Amino acid sequence: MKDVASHAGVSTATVSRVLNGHAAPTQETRARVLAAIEELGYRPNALARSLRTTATKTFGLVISDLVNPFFAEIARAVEQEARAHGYCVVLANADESAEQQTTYVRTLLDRRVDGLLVCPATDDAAWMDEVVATGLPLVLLDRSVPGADCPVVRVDGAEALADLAATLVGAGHERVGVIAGPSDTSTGRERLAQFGSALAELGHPVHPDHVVHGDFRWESGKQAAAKLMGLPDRPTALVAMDNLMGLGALEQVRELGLSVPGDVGIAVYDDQPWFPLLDPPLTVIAQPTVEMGRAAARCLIALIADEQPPDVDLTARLVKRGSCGETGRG
Amino acid sequence: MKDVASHAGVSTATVSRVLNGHAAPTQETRARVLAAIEELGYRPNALARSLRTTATKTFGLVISDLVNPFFAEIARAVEQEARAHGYCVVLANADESAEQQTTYVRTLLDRRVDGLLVCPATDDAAWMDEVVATGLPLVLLDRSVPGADCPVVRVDGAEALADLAATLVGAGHERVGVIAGPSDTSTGRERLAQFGSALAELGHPVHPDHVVHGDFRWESGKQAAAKLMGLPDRPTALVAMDNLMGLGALEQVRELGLSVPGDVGIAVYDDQPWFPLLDPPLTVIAQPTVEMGRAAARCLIALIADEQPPDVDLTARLVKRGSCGETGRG
DNA sequence: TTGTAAGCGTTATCAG
DNA sequence: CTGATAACGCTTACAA
Repeated sequence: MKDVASHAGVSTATVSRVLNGHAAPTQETRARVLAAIEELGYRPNALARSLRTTATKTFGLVISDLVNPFFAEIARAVEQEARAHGYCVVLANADESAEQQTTYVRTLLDRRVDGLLVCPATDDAAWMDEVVATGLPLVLLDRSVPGADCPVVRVDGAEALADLAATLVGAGHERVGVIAGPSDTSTGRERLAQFGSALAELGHPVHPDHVVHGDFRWESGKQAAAKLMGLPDRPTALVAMDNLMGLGALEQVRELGLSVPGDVGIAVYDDQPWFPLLDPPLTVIAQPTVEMGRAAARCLIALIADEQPPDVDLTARLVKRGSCGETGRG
Repeated sequence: MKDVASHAGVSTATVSRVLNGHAAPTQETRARVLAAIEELGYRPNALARSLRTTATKTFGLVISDLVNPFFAEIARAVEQEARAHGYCVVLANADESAEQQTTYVRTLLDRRVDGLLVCPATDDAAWMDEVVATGLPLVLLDRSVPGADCPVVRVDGAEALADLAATLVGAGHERVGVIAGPSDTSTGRERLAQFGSALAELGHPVHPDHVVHGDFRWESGKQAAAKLMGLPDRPTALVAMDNLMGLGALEQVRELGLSVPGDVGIAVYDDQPWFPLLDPPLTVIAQPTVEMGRAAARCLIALIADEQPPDVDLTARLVKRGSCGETGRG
């Protein structure tokens, strides 16, 4: 920067002013400075700038699992919205681990990001205290945690789950097995509770033995399906509460040589562009991932602008594709 | 930091020494400092530290498309390996756009990352000059660019493509349609060339009309398939040179009411855990994504350590699952 | 309109 | 072993 200044015959202060689009400098000096910058190929040091201004124009995004396409879509949407507002996104992948999440949150705090977007791995909110202590704007995404007081962007699946319950019952399913998420996540608990009560209301309560908790990943879904289908009074349909567990369940069912939906129906939470191409096309509960990411980013931007954005509640919806036998029987 | 210093009755220099694990401080002063840090909940400012040390302990990773699961897997692997070596990864998503890629590279340079990992969106290497000018360690991943002189981590698919060609011919396919990648990407060109020459050697050269270029994304694959299947002398098999285009092609073929592999065979480049669950299970060329990511990160670390790491060449392999009719006919 | 100078939170050099 | 002190590269009153 000193080089640029001397090259243009001005002070560093003027260079800085040109760089930051201040009104002060003359057209003429501005041109000289710009020319010098061009000639020297100068690029400002964002570190030094941030140290001085205490703003990094960066968001930290901590997601639970990057290879889960649901979160990948969210990440992309967050990043697009952030960029549209001049922010850059540092993405951290917690891999569904609470400790790793804490580590990352700390790293991001140390780097002085301007705001934090977190999809909490578990209910354990120890990491939140540190964030709150620094007063850093924070938005929770997808999952909430018990005593948190910060904006939350989530999706309400109650209605969709009720629709699914009705569809299953309508298709003649007597016993529905549920592959639920971890009970120390809000989505794990809520989806199970909402679906359970919807089925109960229809007179087909879920049998306690027909509920297995997984960890939102493929392998756990596969094992859960194995367990459920090994039961003497096995379910006639399986509902997995996230896409990875659903795929694991489908794989297991196939390995058992069962046909879907003939021998057993399957429905899963989350949709993917290629789900219609599966054998069979899966009936799903679709979440508005792009809207989630965008809303969360906007929420954080509002928070940074000292506004008080409300929670965002989006709605999931049922997409029937026949994997529960609903076309044939319902 | 000043607070910590006065709390512990030492100077900031000593606090710094404790923080950085210098040998100097006494056990006793060290303990006092640590206690003060704990009590005040002090966290060092990574920005200031980096400004002083000119090291950020951060890699920049620019990928072509985050929602392409192939790249998501790579990103995850890079991040794991980097973390194991004490580096943090800033992920930027170019969305297959050259301009966006340039923007991001610049942003990362400005933030003074310690090294850059790039999956180039196109052959256009204008962005590289800026990187080279700064002398920043750079590693290319998945795709190479013409005159680049920096380590490249790539996958050799020649053998797998030859296997695929033989399999297709063996299954009785007379006319193979190719949905290739953009010809301004190394992978787009190479895969087409290698596959083409393999088929030619077997006496079944690809007809020029049977080659359509896409952009490595779903929609382009779908359109390419529509075009190819609309031909009077349409192909008996379609080979898509990446997973997204392959899925698009499969969707199109299904919409046309064609059966796979009965009416048309399909094979795609890239594998995914759920490909066996598709209808039909797809025959693919699988790339070692995790190894790619890890190797690239290691390569960058070596470069930073002033070593001269060689290029890394991994190998893809054919996985037959029957979508080309190879079980029935081959 | 422009320049001077202080300071952002660290680390590193040099005395003590 | 420890403490002043000078950078690191930038922004921003304040003065001119």
